[in-house]
Order: sequence, then C-alpha cells, then structure tokens
Amino acid sequence: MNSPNNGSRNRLLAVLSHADRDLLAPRLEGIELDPRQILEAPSDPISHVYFVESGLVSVVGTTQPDHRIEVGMVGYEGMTGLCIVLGDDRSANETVVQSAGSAMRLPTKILRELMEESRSLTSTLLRYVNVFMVQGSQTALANGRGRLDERLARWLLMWHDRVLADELIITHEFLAVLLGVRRQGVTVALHELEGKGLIRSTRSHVRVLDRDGLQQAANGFYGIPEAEYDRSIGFAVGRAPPGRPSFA
Amino acid sequence: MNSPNNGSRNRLLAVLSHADRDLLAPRLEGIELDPRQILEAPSDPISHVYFVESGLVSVVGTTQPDHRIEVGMVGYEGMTGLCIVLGDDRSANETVVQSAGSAMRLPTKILRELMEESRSLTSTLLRYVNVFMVQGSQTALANGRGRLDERLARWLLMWHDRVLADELIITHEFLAVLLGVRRQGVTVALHELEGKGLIRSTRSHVRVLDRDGLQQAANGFYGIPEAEYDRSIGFAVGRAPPGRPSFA
DNA sequence: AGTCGTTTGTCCGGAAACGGACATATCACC
DNA sequence: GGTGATATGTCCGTTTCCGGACAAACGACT
Repeated sequence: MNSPNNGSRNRLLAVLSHADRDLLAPRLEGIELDPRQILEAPSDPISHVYFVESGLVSVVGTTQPDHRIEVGMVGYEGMTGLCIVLGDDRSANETVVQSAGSAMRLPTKILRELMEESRSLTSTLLRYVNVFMVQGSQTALANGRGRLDERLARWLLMWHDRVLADELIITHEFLAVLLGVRRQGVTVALHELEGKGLIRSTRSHVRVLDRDGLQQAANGFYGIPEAEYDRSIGFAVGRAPPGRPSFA
Repeated sequence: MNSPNNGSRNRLLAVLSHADRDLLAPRLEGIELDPRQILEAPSDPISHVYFVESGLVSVVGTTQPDHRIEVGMVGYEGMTGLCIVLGDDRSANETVVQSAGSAMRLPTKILRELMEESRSLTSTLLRYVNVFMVQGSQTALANGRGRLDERLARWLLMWHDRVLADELIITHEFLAVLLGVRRQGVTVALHELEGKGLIRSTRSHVRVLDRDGLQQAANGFYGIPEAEYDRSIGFAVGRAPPGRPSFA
C-alpha cells in the first residue's frame, strides 16, 4: 500500500509495492496505441489488459448498431480489461483507442495468475474497478440529466485530466459519437464554451484555456470519480496543479 | 461453482457452494426492507451488505441536490454494498429501498473476513460486480440515447425481472425521479404503453401484461445485463418463464 | 495553383421533453 | 359521507435537441 513511485508512467503501476512491481515487470510488454485501434470487442475473448501510459482509451457501450455511447474513459491513471479483473473473459462493451499513446500490456492469463499470487495487487486493481464504477454512474447521471453543453464541459475536463496536455485532437464528429448527440450540436456547444473564453476550438483541435470556468460550465457534473480516485487509490506521484485532481 | 440450490431465496447465495454457504449462514441476519429505507448514504461508512430476497432496491447517483437518477437496480438476484466487495468502505451513491421486501444482511467486516477465507465466494461476488457494471453501462447508454417511452419500457422489464410479481407498486412521481424525467412525461408514456396493451396502469400500480411487447417497445435497450447474469453467474434454480431471463 | 476529401458553420422545420399551472380522481381517515 | 392529502390527467408556451441539407473553410497532395 506504500507508493514507492517506481518510475512507471501508469498511475496504477506506480502505486504498487516494490514486490508487486517486481512480479509484474517481467511480464509487461510496452506497446503503442494507435487511434481507432480496438482493444476489446464486445463478446470477444480478451487477450491482454492494458495499463495506459499516455493517450486515451474509451469504453463504448453498444446494443443495436445505432445505439452507441461512451460509458467510460481510461487514461494513464487506469487500465482496460476490468472484466478480467472481475473474473470474466470478455466484455459487453467495446474498448477503443481515442487518442494515440502507449501502454504496458499483460496477457489475460498472466494477470489472473499474478492476482492469485498477490493479494495487494488484487486489492489495488479492485479499488480501481470501484472508481471506474463511480465514473460509470456519473456518466449515466450526466447523460440523463445534463444539457449538451454541460456534458461537453464535463467530457473536456475528464479528458484534460487523463492526457497530460492542454491540446486535444478530436473532430466534432467523433465527440458527437462519444456524447451520443448530433455533430452539429457539438459544433454549437463548442462555440458556446469558446465564447465564454473557456476553450479555443480549431479544426480537429480543442485547447483548454480555463479549467475553473469549465468546471463551472459543467454545472456539478464533473469531479466525483476523480475525487474518489485520489481518495481510494492514493495521491499523486508529485505534481498536482491546483484545481486539477491530483492524479493529473 | 456448483449450484446446490441450498434453499436461499437470494440467487447469489443460492449459487454458492455448500462450504461457502456454511461459512455465511451463521452470520447472516434476516431483515425486512421498508420502502424508502436508506441502506447506504453517499460518503457514509456502510455497516452491512444486503442480499436481497424480495422487494427491490435502487442505487441512485447524485451530485448537486437536484441532480438525481437511478444508476442501478438490485432484486433477489443481487446484493448491495459492492464497494465493500471491492475494498472501499463507502459508496458515492445512495442505495434506497424502492419496494418492500426482505433481505439477508451481513456486517461489512464479516464479509471482508469471509472473502479473505474463501476464494470461491470472492469469485462469485466479483462476477456479480461485473454484471452490475454492465447494467450501469447500459443505463448510461439508455439515458443518453433512448426516448422516454423506451427507457420506461426498459425499466418496467428490469423491475419485472427482479420482483416475482406482475403487479408493481409505484407512483409516477417516483418513477420520474428514477428515470430522471418529469412526472407528467411518465404519465403520458405510461398511457402510451397502456394504449398498446402492454401494461395496465392504475393509481400507484402498474401491471405487466405483455412482456414481449414491452421488449419491443424498449427498442433494444433491454436485455444485455440480464443475459450477462445468466451467462456469468449461472442459470436458474428451476423456473424460467419463456421470454424472461432465467434468473427471474 | 488547383483538386479533392474532410471538417466545420449555419440554415431550416419538427419532435421530444421541460417547467409551470390547474382540474380531476382516488384513497385513507375521521 | 365528508374531508384532506396524495396521485393523476391535461392543458399551455418554451427550450433543447434532432434530422436533413448545403455552403464554406481547411489541409493534404499533385
């Protein structure tokens, strides 16, 4: 439970004990994450779990072909393959790389074995599952009660937390899919936030200018999962810009 | 992993091995669930986990006072206190009894101890956590993409699965809170479903008449978590009315 | 400089849900 | 059988978002 900051860029790996890290290290494989790459397909057996180091991964819920929406977001603070951690071998959702980066990955089977060996490793991963569930709950809440501009502000903040940059690369079209709304709606909402001076929006780019303003614009829909993360997984490895959750 | 059907009315308890059941039995306490009773309050330490036997419990997400919505539903197929299972001591959500019934409950501390002792118990509970996460994802999806009438149909089906009765007791007002919409909207949507002959709606009562029709009305938003439950936790203890998930 | 695919900006009418108001219906209780 | 609290039915105008269409802007590539 100590946080030795063993040099890993992934926060979950970073908070592991030396012993757990030594257990994992030899089995971890560094790998690039390419945009649109699919890490988990619904109902397909999952081969690896990914500890994200940079970039961003979306968990997208699906039913009918036309019903799609993002239900969770994973950056360098988390991992994919939670169903593996929970003992299942496949996911009901799709997990797709949203923004290029890198990850350390581990074969499914190995993760299971190591979790059998180390209770403290298991404990950390389960606590992350809990935080991820909170994120999902809050997403359901925002989807049901939030206006488009509020949800957009929330989404930008969450992204901002999970990539270590102010400049995000994404098209309105893609954002619309993730938020489950029309592309034109995203365009208008971005203008609204830009008009308030909170962001700068150019072709395929969004730059965050005013985090505090965005939080205000999110109207209470942002922050709970991030606070839970800090409380439950542990505080940052060092840098924690004011007004931003410490893991960012 | 065998399903000895040891007589418990709670499905999770029922699928436990004899050994696990013997471990739990002496510590379980039967207790009534009264409507509106709060089993878990946000950020409050959780004293007990509840294995529901009858009635229904809602997990409600909250941020600002006015932002509330149901993010999960627990009946006799499940349990409350998932954050305990995952190693946290409190929940970000509120857990409230929606419909009267009974449960077997277990002090938080005891559950933790027993999970330390029995890996198979832990495994079963974690698989339920996974199913519950799927339920949450699908709720986020439905909230974001579904029309009110579709979400209402989905909700009625889910309730119908989780209480062993066709007659549900709830007011439009309450339903509106759970779905995160206006009360008047619920009234109109119920009429719509009633007009199609799918339900019968009277003061504080909704009777399910046509499950298949409701599934159609739900337009694909119903069924995934229920199927996951059957696949992951195991098939029913016996009765499985056609067209209804086997756990119901 | 010109071409072409992608991305964005901006229209429109219409559907869905909102917020508020008020009338009616139902039930528990005296 | 009357009374009052609770629940439901039905209006209204307004906001938010949708679905479709189309023009303009951008950027990569020749």
